[in-house]
Amino acid sequence: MPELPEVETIARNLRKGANSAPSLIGETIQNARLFWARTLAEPDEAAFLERLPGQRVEAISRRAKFLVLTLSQWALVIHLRMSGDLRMLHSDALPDFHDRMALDFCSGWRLSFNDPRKFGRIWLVPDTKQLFASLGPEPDDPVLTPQTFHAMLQQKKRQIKPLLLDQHFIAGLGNIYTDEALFTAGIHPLRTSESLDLREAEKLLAAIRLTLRNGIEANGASFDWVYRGGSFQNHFQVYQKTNSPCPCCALPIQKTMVGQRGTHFCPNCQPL
DNA sequence: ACGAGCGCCTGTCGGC
DNA sequence: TGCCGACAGGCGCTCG
Repeated sequence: MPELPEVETIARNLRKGANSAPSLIGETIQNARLFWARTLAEPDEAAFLERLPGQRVEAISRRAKFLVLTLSQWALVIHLRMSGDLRMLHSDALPDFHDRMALDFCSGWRLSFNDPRKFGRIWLVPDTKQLFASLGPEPDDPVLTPQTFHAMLQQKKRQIKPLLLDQHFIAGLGNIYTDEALFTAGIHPLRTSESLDLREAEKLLAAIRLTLRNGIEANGASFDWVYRGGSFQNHFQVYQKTNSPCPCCALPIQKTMVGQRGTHFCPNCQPL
């Protein structure tokens, strides 16, 4: 499900409280439960369940598509992968069939990690340094100037779409926002990274930032049965718009596979 | 260094 | 109606 804007929205909602639930900041964990062992990446189950009770949530943040709960002594890091979701519920709510992990707080609230496809992962680590060591820059990092971005693209010789999806290159983009940003920049998903000139690199960087900003403003994108509350799906220009008229030239949007991912683009506005 | 293929999982949808 | 394959917002691995 979630790309940068969806994870950012979840982080903000947990921080400020949403849907009658309070802010998680300052809440103390009473009890932790794990329902699907492979959801836990680190440490082992016994240590995980033993370390969490008594920990207080000090801060909530996001890095790439990771959600970070900074606890008194540990960092609880959650990646939602394809179908993960976090829900604040009253402690007496019945567990959902797809709940993989739950934290019960002293206040009577519960944070449930719900994940039908079981791809999501959770880490409890002393700090996030190692886990995040190989991540690329956040798209809004001011160190990313058009010049540095262009130089990064020049260094690689890869198809532009799989490169943008590579979290080691730039962090936070997924399939939706990549297709949308490439369309906005007028760049074909199969262009090679080193073929982009400075002007195109600048246009792409601006398109990435604009697309993500619009996504966050819309609280992310919601469709199918996963992730609720966002409205960015109403602003898709190409994603899931196969055969619809291009918003720019009215020719039909095409869908192909690029790097094993469904890829939507306008062959006229994004020439190869 | 890169791309393709596959594994991890469950659910939904379209075609026959 | 029922079955079967394709596909889905992610990512890590192996192989050529």
